[in-house]
Amino acid sequence: MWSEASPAGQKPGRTFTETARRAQIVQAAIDTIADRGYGQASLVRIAETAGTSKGVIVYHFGGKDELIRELVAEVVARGVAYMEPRIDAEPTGAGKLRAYIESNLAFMRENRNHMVAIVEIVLNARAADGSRLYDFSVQDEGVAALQQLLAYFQGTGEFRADFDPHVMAMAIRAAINAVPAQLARNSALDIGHYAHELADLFHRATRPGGNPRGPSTSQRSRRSE
Amino acid sequence: MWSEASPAGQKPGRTFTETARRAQIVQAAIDTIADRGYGQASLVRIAETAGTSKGVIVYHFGGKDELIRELVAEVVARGVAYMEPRIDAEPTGAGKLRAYIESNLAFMRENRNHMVAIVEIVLNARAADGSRLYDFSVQDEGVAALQQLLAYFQGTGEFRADFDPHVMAMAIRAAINAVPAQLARNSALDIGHYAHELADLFHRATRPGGNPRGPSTSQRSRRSE
Amino acid sequence: MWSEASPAGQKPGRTFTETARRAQIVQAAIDTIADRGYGQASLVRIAETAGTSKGVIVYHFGGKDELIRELVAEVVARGVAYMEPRIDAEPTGAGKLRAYIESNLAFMRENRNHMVAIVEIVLNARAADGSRLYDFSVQDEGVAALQQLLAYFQGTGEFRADFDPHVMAMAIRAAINAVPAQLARNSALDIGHYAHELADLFHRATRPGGNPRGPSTSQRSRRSE
Amino acid sequence: MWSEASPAGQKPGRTFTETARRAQIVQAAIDTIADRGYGQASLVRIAETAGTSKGVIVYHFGGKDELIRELVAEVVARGVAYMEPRIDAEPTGAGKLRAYIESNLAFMRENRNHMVAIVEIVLNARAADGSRLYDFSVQDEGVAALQQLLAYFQGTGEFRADFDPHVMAMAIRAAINAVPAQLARNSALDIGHYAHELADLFHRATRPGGNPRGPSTSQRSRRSE
DNA sequence: TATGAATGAGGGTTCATTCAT
DNA sequence: TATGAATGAACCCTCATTCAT
Repeated sequence: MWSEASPAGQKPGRTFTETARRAQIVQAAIDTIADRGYGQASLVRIAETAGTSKGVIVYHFGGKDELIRELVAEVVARGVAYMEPRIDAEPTGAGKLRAYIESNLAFMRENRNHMVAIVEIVLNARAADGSRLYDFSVQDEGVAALQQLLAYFQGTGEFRADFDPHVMAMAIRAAINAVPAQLARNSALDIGHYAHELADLFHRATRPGGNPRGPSTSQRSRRSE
Repeated sequence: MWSEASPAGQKPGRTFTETARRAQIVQAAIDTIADRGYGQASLVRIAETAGTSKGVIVYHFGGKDELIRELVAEVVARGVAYMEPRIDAEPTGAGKLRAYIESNLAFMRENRNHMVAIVEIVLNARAADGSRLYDFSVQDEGVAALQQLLAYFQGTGEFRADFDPHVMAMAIRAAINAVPAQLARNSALDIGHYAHELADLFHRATRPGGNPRGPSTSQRSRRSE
Repeated sequence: MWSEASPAGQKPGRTFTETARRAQIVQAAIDTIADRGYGQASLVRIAETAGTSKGVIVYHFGGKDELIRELVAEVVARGVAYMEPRIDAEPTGAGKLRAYIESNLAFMRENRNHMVAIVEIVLNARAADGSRLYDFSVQDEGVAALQQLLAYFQGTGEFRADFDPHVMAMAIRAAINAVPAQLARNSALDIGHYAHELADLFHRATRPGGNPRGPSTSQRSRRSE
Repeated sequence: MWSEASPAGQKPGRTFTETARRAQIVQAAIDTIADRGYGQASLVRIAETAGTSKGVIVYHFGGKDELIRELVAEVVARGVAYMEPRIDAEPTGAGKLRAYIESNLAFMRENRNHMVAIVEIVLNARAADGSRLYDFSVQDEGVAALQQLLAYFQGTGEFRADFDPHVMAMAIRAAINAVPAQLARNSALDIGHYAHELADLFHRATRPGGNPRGPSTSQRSRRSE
């Protein structure tokens, strides 16, 4: 319901203090998760980072689940707000694709912990029965939007028609999602360079023309099982 | 069954029963992790899957760390044993690249849980201090080997010289690693198709020729910060 | 009652309730260790004695180590507070020595469990690698202080100069430390009598004069190895 | 029943191999306990030291209790065998006392681990209900014998009559028992010197004559409670 | 609003013991 | 004789949650 919460605004019925407190706690959660991983991000540690007590988190969010939910919504909203205008500003499919990749990585560079945290959550957060919690709501949303973009410009002829937009979208998102882990190990990583290379890579992979197929392997005959 | 599990046969000084038991437990761990995620794969749950008690695991492996270590070594060994001959059989760079991607995904199809589990572990296993446990030993080894392959055929001219082999290798591995999670959600996924698409994608991204750069965006000027 | 426990009052930043709870748990630990020995004093048993649950101890102390640390500090502080003025009140070396022994045993009589517990801990508490935990910090401090006292009055001529103050101090502390174990077996032990005898014993052993050496044995020739 | 087992002989009904095996395991237990303390001396660790498996210990001794029992008997027997002739060789009370102390410490020097182990056991071994296991059987036996010796020569007038032989015996044993712990911390300890000093100390404390009482303290009035 | 206090489930590990071979 | 295998209890610790203030 409130999932579209804009980072700048406050929910109706929520005092200014409350909104600020929630933001502060969410930020602490982001930093803690980015720093120590989702598994080690207990409420006590998050509270420590926030400089308050564990009870405050429970009071404001009712529990850990709700905190994580808000965190995810918040980061997604910020990311979308950052990327959307940059993508919209590009008229061509190739431009939009490049803008998607580069703005996403630029957002990462400027909000490193946000991205590290959200990737951690998407990969690790599980319900009591073991099922993933944020697969559909986060990951797939991003993939779906990207997939639509790709399919649209396949229709206009700007992208070659003979690739599966879902697979391509997955590959793009996977490449982007791998960056936070890289960053964690090598903080000197040149994200601009990385973005540039990825944009080229997927530009070549999506533009029309060229040999439709690469060399075949014995493996290919096993394709249809 | 376990004879495949340790291709070199039993470790010296290990009983037949012991070897079988270890293999059985490793398999149970693989299934449990694949099913419920690394975070939920406690020793009790793994023992349940194996049909024994927690104590047995501790008896045979001394602790959880050793179990995970053996699991990782086992799966990596199997994967390498599966992929290597298929890659070696291809003479050309493009062929090897395609063989890499397709044989990796074929291995996934045939050993779904193995791959799901190992990706779970690589992404989630953490030491007490929060540092990742298997990043370097597993992930990076795979990336490094791939990167070398790419660089080598850049040298021969089979691949275009103007891409960063490290970034390319990362993107390839990321795309492959994303498959297990996809499988978890949609077990009807056509892996053969997926592999085919990915092979095409990266064939196009690595082959020589074509416009060296795609369209620029305002983002690009921010590259070197 | 707990006001005696921490003579300096509550540590700053600690609630009234917290201080009381900690004192209560420390007391339960003392009684449990005195009663069943250090090795059998698990957190559950201590909690049972305290009338609470194991979690409470962990909540207040973070773990067993901290509990034991506080216990030791507490008992040592009380012991020193008890003995110091009584020793200082004596002007002569012989008087101070007697005061040391008698006040120490008097403290034992009045705080039997405290002493039994601390001796148990000093003798038994081990780190994970097997090394003793409180040897230096507790035992040796006491020995060192005593040793200094002995050496000082050797200098003034009140004590005979020809004994090794370290060996003498060790013997005195050993004799005192043996009392708790005696008490555990025979609670009817007359500590006052014991103290008196020990004081006499070491008075005779330290006073000047007399035949410097007793009879020799064949053993003595083996002294220098 | 066989508790009087002489170290040189083998129990009737026990094969040579069996006797050797038991001795080997007992030795391993001694070394392990001396090295890591009683609490860390698990059957596995003892078995490791012995170079065999845990099962062997169980097979030969039925359990840990029996192993410890044999260990104690063995060490006590060796100690007695070492000390007894040396004490008997001395005609006078003072000579016997000195021989007791010095031969005991000489035995320690030559059988360091034996003594460290036995002191560890006496202080730490507890039954399931927390009661000490070897207090009476070991500690008190030694004390009782010593006490008898002291009392006897009080009767002959060789020792002053006005000390409590039980307290004196306790003090002597305590001083001796403190040595292993000292050794553990400072292996360069000169045991010969230590023995010599202790012998002097207790010679002075037991010989007749001299001021019957040292200075009194305010403490003394508290004696009878 | 905020916090201190307590709880209870679950995690990994150690260990003496039992059992079958 | 000896060992490998398995078991079950106990231990310390972490953590999300609940409750009273």
